[in-house]
Parts: sequence; structure tokens; C-alpha cells
Amino acid sequence: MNPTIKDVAREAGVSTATVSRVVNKDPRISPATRSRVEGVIDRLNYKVNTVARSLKNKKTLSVGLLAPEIANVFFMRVAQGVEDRLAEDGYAMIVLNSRESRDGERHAVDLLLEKQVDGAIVIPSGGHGDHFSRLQSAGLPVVLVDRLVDGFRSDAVLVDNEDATYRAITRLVESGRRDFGFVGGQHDITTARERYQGFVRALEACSCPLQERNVRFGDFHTASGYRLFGELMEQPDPPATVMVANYFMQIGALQYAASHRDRLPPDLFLASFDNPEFAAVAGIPGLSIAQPIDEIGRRAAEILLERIRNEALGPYRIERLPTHIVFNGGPQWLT
Amino acid sequence: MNPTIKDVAREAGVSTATVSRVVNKDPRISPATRSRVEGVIDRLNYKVNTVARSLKNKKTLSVGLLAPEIANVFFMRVAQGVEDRLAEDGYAMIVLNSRESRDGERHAVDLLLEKQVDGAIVIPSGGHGDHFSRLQSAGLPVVLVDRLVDGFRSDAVLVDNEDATYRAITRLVESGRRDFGFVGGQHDITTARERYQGFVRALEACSCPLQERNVRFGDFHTASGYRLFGELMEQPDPPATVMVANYFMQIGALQYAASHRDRLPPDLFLASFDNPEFAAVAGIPGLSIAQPIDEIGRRAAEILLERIRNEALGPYRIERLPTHIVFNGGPQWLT
DNA sequence: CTGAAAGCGCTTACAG
DNA sequence: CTGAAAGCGCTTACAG
Repeated sequence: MNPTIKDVAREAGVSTATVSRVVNKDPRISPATRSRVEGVIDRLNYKVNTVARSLKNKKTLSVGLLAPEIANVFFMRVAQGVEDRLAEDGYAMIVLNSRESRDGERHAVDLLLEKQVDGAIVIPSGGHGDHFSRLQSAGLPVVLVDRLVDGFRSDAVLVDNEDATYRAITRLVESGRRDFGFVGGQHDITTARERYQGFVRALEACSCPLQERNVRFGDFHTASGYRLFGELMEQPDPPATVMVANYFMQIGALQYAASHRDRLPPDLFLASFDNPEFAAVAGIPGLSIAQPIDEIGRRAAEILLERIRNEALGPYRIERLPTHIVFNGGPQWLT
Repeated sequence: MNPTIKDVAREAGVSTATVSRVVNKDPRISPATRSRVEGVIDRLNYKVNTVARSLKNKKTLSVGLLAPEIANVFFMRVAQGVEDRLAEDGYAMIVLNSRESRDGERHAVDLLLEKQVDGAIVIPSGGHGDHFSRLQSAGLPVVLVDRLVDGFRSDAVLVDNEDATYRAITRLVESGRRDFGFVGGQHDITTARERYQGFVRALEACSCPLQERNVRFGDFHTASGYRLFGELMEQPDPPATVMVANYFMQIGALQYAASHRDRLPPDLFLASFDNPEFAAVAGIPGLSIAQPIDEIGRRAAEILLERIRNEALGPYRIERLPTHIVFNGGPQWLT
């Protein structure tokens, strides 16, 4: 059906070895031979069969991207960054969904092994990562994104959640706010833990009071944000400055706010991660700690490619990219 | 490194053919042999090398998903649906970004051909699709999603944009609204054209006046929605019921609305596609024509798999899935 | 600078 | 029910 290297060789009157060398830009081929072969390649519209090539080379030029869900704003921006970087080097991105379960992750690991990908970028679904080491045992480099996990060591790209939260809260303290609430995720997730620690540290630094009833932990989903933020607001004396430490919980909180405007403190201010568009539309003052999500994806891909090519032989690196703070109301979300 | 079929054969004292048959569940293998071989497979943790298998079978069990951008809510939900369906049958999904350009699409077609995918699902970037026929010439089935294109025929999965818009507008007319505006996309995109036609047809049906100054066409991006909706609102007598015929334009319109509340007609009502969360948070009354996006992805994958297996040999089918209307303000977005 | 030949890890028609 | 062998489409060490 599709022409093979044999067809080209026959038409050009050379061996398949020569055709292969032309295709792979081997400099030892004479210009005359090269251009003759290239002519035939064009004429027949020959495309190298990368499956055959992969079998020989033990490289598929493909990389797995494993995430807890696909329909997720954070994930898709990571994926965009990853695809961007991979495309530059001709690598394909295979996207897998772990469906937020460890079994899903195990299954995905099997699939990646079978598909012979050259490496994997993983956004973990939970706090544990033993099962990812099977990739490393098979010689595949892994780069973690967004968070670290227990029981598994590898390169990782994320942000400095603790420090970013610390700085954001400190800034709010400096502008006179002292009455804080917090809605976050479970502590087995490093990201959730780090953000809460930054929050606590900032309050300690200013000797601001932190009342236990103003702190809630949920599961990083919209419904959880709605419920926990609602619980905060339904108290007799709700905090006026609330950190909702995750994009989806923030959407939930904003939905609660939109439908219970009368319950909200008049000077309510919401701090969160990654959600400038939503906050802007809601018309509630706030700030977002913006992660460079595309860049995280790009860097993860970059590091993975280095490992695949054995350019990076040192110890595993945890790379934390800088965040920046975006205040609502400006036009900066209009891009 | 990884054990091969040869290692298993040697350990089990059988030929590689027998191992292959066990792996592929050939019923002719005796139970005794089967269980012995399976034991060895487990012990060595043997995984079939799908690259080698693909070379032999001329099937890679992988499918390409090509979209104009990855960081896009519509795309990611399609991708989720596609991945879901493909995973059931053990197919991998390779995601490619055409970067909203025809050259990007051509390049992706080359890559898909090289990677020997078994088929492709395409969300086109423009109104033209000549270049996709190279996939079909190579024997690869293609399923279009979201819209049709000139110069290319294939199966397609989308919604009945015209009728959905007609019904939504008609419903608003029945509730007493007569003063309409429209913000949509360029007419070379079938989706944009169909939605506008449905809008016009609904207004004709009720003999509602449609003023040309209340109709604007942009490019389906947030900034365009912001600008064009702003233009509508900055007129002396802005329309109170505006259809913003695309998810991203609607976000732009809501951002404009959030920052220019004083300019809005007091009884402003926004109709759009696919954005219940945003509209809910913004607190502006409205309705969304909700597409079953995951389902579109699933169906596209389903049809593609049928074509790959030659189960569907008939003529190309354009499948239009039903939409439903969601009004803001209820808790239905809390899922 | 070029070719003959082995081999990557599978599958399967053929033979028994 | 099982095996020997060919072959999928490449790449590359070796030889010239």
C-alpha cells in the first residue's frame, strides 16, 4: 500500500541501506546518489514507517502524559505546554487518564510499558507513587508535575506553593486584612499541605489570629469548594478574607457567593490559585496566585527529553517555577 | 532488558509461536501448556512489545486527535470522551495541536501518517479540509468533530446548531423578549453560520425586528466577544437579549458585563453555548445551549473504531447529537 | 561512498 | 495442539 524503503531502493537503483542513509541524512552519501534517491522519495511520496524504525532503534519518539482527568483546566494547559515542546523535537504525546485512582495509574503504567514510550510525564492522582517505579525499572525516565508523591523519586516540576501562599497572604496583611479563613485540600497531597503551611506561616509572622472554625479541608473539587466556603460564610461571624487554595474549589466558592450575596461580608476578598477569569466575571475582589502552567508543561517536557537523551545524568531535580500575583478587576485576563 | 517472547519460550520449553498464541488467547492451545506459559509470563513480568506487534499486524491500536488548540474547554471535553471510549478497547490517543492553522494541520497529517495511527479524529481549524484527504488516501478513516469543512467528506459528529439556536431563541420570544442582538463567528465556519441561521429563522418566525447594528461577527475568541458585545452595549439603545454564539465569546461578553455594569440594560439576558458555570458565577440571567461534548467525543471514537474494523462500510454519516437548554441560577452546574 | 546481511520482537500460514 | 520458518520495514556493523 504505502511505498516502503524497498520500493524506493528499486526505483533508484540502490540498496535499501543507501535509502535509509539518505532518509537519515548520513553525510557519507554522495550528493549525486542523495539527490537521485530524494527524487524518488518525492515522486513515490515515501514516508518512513516509524513503527519499523522504532522496533530497530528501541525509541518510539513518543511520550506518555498521565493525568487524573482530562477535562480539567490545569491539565489542559500542562498538556499544551508539553505538546508544544515535544512537537519541536518530533515527539508524539500519548494522553492517558488515570481517572483519579491508583488502579487507573497502574493500568496506565502497563499501557505505557506496552506502547514502548520513551518516557512519561505524570500528574499524580494521590499522595502515593510506588507504582510509578515500574516505569523507571524498565528504563523510562519520569517527570512529575504539580506535586510530589511518597514512595517514588524522580525529576519534578512544580511551583513553590508554600512561599507563594506566604507572600500572597502577607501582602493582604500589609493592606490591613487580619481576619482570615482557609479552604484547602487534604494533607496527603503535597500541594495542599504546602499551601496551607504557607498560609499558617504568614499568619504567624504577623501574629494574626487564626480560628480553627475558619479552616476547612476538602477534596479540591468544585462541590467541595462550594460546601466548605458556604460553611465558612454561614457562621455568625464569617472571615472577610478567604484563601481558597485550588482552582476548582474557588469556582465552587464563587458559585456559592453568586447565589448567597446577602450572606457575604461586605468587604469579602478571595485569594486563590489560577483563576483570574472566573474571579473577574464574578465581580468579587480577589487575587490569584498564577502558576506558569504552560511553562510547567514545557519544562517537564524539556527535562524529560534531556533524560531520554541521557544529557542529564545527575541526581533528580525538583524544579520550582515562580508564580505571580494577579489582582482582579484589571484587564489583564483579557488575553 | 525487558523480557521478550523468546525468553518466555525458552523458560517454558515451548516455541515462540506457542507463547504468541497464549498471549493472543488462541483457543487451540492446550490448558496445560497455556497455564505453564502464563506462569512464566507472570514470573518474568513479560509484556508484549506492541511496536513489534504493530509492524507485523499493520495496526498500531492508536488514534490521532487533532485540534486547533489544546488549552480549550471544548477540546478537552471532547478529548476526555474520546479517551474514554478508546481506553475501553485498548487504543491509545495521540494528541496533536494544529495551532489554528492550515499548515499546522498539514504537518499533523504528515505526523499521523508516519506514526501509522489507525485513524484520526479531527476538530478542523478553518472552513477548508482538502488536506485531510491524504489520510483517507492512505486508508485511514477520519471522523470530523464540531463542524464540517469544504473540500473533504467523511463521517462527522456534531450538534444541530441551527435548530438548537432556533429553539432557544423561540423560547425567549415566547417569554416576551423581542429585542435581540447577536454576537457570532465568521461564516466560513459551518458552526458559526448554522447558529446565525437558526437565530435569523427564529426572529423571522415571530416577525421580530432585527436591526443590523445589533449583529456582529468576530473570531470565536474571548477578546472578540468582549469587544463586539461592548460595541453592542455602547450603542444608544442596546438590545436586552443577546445571543453570544460561542463559549469563548461569551466569557468575553461576561467580562465586559462585569466591568461595565452601569452600561447594561437592566433586563439584560444572555444566551450562549456551553457555559453554565461562567454565567452562573457572573450573576447575569441567561441560558446556555449545552452540547453533550463528552458524548460527541465518545461517539466520534465509536464511529472511528467501527470504520477501523470495517464494521461500518456504508456511506459517510453526519451525526447530530441533541443539545439541551440550561437556564442560569439553578444549582444544576454544581456537579 | 555503497551493499549484503543480520536482526529488532512479534504473528501466522503451513506442516505435522 | 505445536513448531519451524518467513516476513513486517527498518538500521547499522562490517566489509569492500
